[in-house]
Amino acid sequence: MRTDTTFKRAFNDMIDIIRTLDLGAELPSENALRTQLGVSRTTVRKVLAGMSARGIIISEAHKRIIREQPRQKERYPKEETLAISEQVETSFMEWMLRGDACPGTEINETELARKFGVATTIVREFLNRFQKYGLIEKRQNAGWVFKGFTASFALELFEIREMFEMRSARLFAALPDGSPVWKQIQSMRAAHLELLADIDARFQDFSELDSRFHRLITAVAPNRFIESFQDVITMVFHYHYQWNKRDERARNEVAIREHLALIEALESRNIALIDRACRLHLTSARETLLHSIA
Amino acid sequence: MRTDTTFKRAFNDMIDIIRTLDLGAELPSENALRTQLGVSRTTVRKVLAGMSARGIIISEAHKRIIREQPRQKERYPKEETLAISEQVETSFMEWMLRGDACPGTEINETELARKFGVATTIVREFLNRFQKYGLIEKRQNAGWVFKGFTASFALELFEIREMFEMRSARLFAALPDGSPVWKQIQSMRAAHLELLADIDARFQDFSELDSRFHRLITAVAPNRFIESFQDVITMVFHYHYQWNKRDERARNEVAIREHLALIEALESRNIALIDRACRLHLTSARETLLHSIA
DNA sequence: CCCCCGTTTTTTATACATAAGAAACATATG
DNA sequence: CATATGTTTCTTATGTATAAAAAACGGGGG
Repeated sequence: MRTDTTFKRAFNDMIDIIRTLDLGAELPSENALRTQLGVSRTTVRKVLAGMSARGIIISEAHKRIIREQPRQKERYPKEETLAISEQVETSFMEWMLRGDACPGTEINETELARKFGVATTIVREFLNRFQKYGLIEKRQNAGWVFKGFTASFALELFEIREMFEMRSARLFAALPDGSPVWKQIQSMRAAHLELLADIDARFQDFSELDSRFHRLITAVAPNRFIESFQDVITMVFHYHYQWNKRDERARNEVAIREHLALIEALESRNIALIDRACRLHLTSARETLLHSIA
Repeated sequence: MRTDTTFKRAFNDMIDIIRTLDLGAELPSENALRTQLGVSRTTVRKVLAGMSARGIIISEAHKRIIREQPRQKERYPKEETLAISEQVETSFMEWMLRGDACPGTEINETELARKFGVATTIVREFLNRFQKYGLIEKRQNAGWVFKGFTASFALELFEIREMFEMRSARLFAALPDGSPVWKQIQSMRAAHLELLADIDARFQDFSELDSRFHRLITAVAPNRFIESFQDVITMVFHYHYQWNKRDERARNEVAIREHLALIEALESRNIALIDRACRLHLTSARETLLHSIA
């Protein structure tokens, strides 16, 4: 039935918490741990029980003492901390991007469930959520059709992305001098420069920075539809480039420089400059994506 | 388990088909009927069997003859032709718009399932699909939160809508003279004028015309994300105004005139005019919606 | 009272079951 | 042999079951 991934993740996190404390120290209250771990008290208690059973802590009347530091090998492996629905996501992306699927392929819920070793319910739920990415389509009383990770997908994606990012960049520039975002953009610049300095070793960290950068700009004037669209972009870059490592270092370096140019433009408050920097970056990102699809 | 709504809908449709034929006439082949009814042959055969059982048709060796005209009372009632998932949609919208739900209300899958008299699976599936409308949000391992049909929802919605429609209108105007859309826009104008002439009696037909009009403009340069967003708009107008009939006639009349102005602007190919007509219409639509929410 | 912990109740995540519907296969008929 | 019907198999839509997780309840101690 339901898997205990929440417990296992919390257990691993608890190990990290205990390691920050000294032997013999008293653990925080269940409620405090609940907040720290981001789970319910029920799960906290289950974790504490597990820790007790392993002799890591001792439960005395109304308090719990650390008896022994947990070792790293007591951690649950990463896979066991992923909810089935998350595993399905990964499996599906792999299926899709490995090229098992060409445009027009029919997707069969039952078959996928078998292939992934999960219940059909979960596959179905996943497909329903995944629909918003525009890569699959449902047909009445029949399965789904995979529309393909094609050039037209990329073009349509970037058409929207351009509208949204230009809009946000302009609104961003219109913010008053006193706004805290100018500090955030400063530290964003610093992060970019840092990464650039060490690009050979850390080029893979760019993907996360990229996402953060674009979300910062967007967050200025929140719009739920734009935020939801960001998920699409994040998904595309996260998964697509996991299967397409060609020129990754060079690609990311170019993008970093474009970000820096955009940051400068933003700080200049000059709309024309901003538009140009923004469009330049998006055009280049689009070409890169198109190139890697072909 | 699965309901036989597909069969019942097909049965009703078959009645309509038979009524266009004469007594004693031979029915088309199963395959032909399959296409006409838009269902599988399995369902066609089930419908035919039902018609036989009722004495409406007689199955002779390899042909089926109409023996008796079916009466309207043999139709299955409308409710029985709606899949459970569709019923859930209606129930949920009613729950939402009747005001049982204020912003921040927690949505409980189990409770909704009980209230609507369906399985939790279906409610869950519905909520997953409904998420894209931006009115609800999921919380990890807990239920959903209803964010509310609020002014900020309307504002965010219209911000996107404006971007998309302006974009489409501009692309529309750039089409060559020979394009068939100019004819379509002509007949669109005719439809508007017709409706306007008979506005007192037919003002409720506007909603559908509105949707068609906006889809026509959008369809010029297809973009799956824009199309998907149209669904959001359609949903909002379809359901929201079902519970908000205030000033409906006047509202629709104004909108028709605005559409006519936009049509004229489009035909002029003058970008400035188009922009103005488009923005005017959207502003007025937005104000109307905001007004009805408050 | 307010927070803490033990206990009970409720809800969610996931699996499984099955009738309705679609699709594939087989056979007949012109 | 092409098309129509009869039959079998596979898939989807929807219900039910249950362990895990969350939330609610309740009694004590500061």
